[in-house]
Amino acid sequence: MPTPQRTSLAEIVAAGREVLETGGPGRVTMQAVADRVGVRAPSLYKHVRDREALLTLIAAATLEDLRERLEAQDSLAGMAHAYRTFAHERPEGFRLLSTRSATAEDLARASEPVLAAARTAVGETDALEAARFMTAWLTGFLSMELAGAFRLGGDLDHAFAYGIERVSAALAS
Amino acid sequence: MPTPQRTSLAEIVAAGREVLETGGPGRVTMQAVADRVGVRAPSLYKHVRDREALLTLIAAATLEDLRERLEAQDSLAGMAHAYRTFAHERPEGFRLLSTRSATAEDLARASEPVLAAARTAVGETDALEAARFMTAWLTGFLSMELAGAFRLGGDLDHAFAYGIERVSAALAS
DNA sequence: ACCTGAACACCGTTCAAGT
DNA sequence: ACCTGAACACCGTTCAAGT
Repeated sequence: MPTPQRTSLAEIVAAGREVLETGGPGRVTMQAVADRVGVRAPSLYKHVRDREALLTLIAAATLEDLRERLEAQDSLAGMAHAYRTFAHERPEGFRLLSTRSATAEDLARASEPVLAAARTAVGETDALEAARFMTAWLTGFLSMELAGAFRLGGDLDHAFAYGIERVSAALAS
Repeated sequence: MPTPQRTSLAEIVAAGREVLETGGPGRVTMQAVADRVGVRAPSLYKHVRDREALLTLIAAATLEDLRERLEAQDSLAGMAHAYRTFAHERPEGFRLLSTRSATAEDLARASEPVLAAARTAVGETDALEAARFMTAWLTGFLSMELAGAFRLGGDLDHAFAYGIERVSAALAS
């Protein structure tokens, strides 16, 4: 007689994301996640290979959420702001994205909105380079902001706006 | 009769950096570091508060090395290349810098060379914003390159050169 | 003053046994 | 088929005892 399924992969990943956002990656233990979904730690291994795989799934789910946000934008400036809002709302998830590499497929999917905006901004030929330039500045700015690496004074909102303007200028020239 | 000191903080940090670069942060255990300096794990606690503090010291030492490299450059382009070379030589140490925040003092010290180059490039008034813009793009590019996030084709050396050129254009306009 | 073995709490993971 | 308790290896950390 099969035991009824008491949890699911989706529930486990969702629980992992909550734990991550509340306490950082160190708190994402199999124990903590199991507690949250109401099973014992060993049961998780029926749904996920190991802790490493769980963190990768959490990163993938986070990237998909980010992609949805970006998709709702059409300008590069709008995307930059959506990106930053997302990073502020889910700092731990956002940070996790820099640590774990996505599959080529997820990466391509998530890049699509930025590439589309880059195409309309600079044309087909330079779209990839432009999207990379923009994304590099953006992720750099946000990771430094989240890490508290901007402590030499000045207003960060202003620095962000300045950056967007400079990126636009760079791509236009 | 005091036991002779069998290791030192400097030796411990150096050992930690070696372990980090060979096996990533997960391998930096008190056991592994103690083995490498030739003492038992509990002895490390006479020199460093805990593993957390050791990783912070490793990050600080890495930042200081990076600063020395930057100091030897005078143009923003030269610094960008020195930055990238450093990231390629010590990927784990470089990645650790994004994770752990430096003290305000170390941060200010390490920012000085970039600020100086920015001053000569755009003048006193915009130097801070320009240095931030440049550093954000640079750290973003390198962290994405190290994470393998640039997999949509194209040559990375070329993308890097393109980025430097765009940053220069953005700051000049 | 620093080093050590022993001990403790905690964590990831495996596995045989339950339903 | 999934869940569980028990068990194991490993890790960070503390501490009393050694020199």
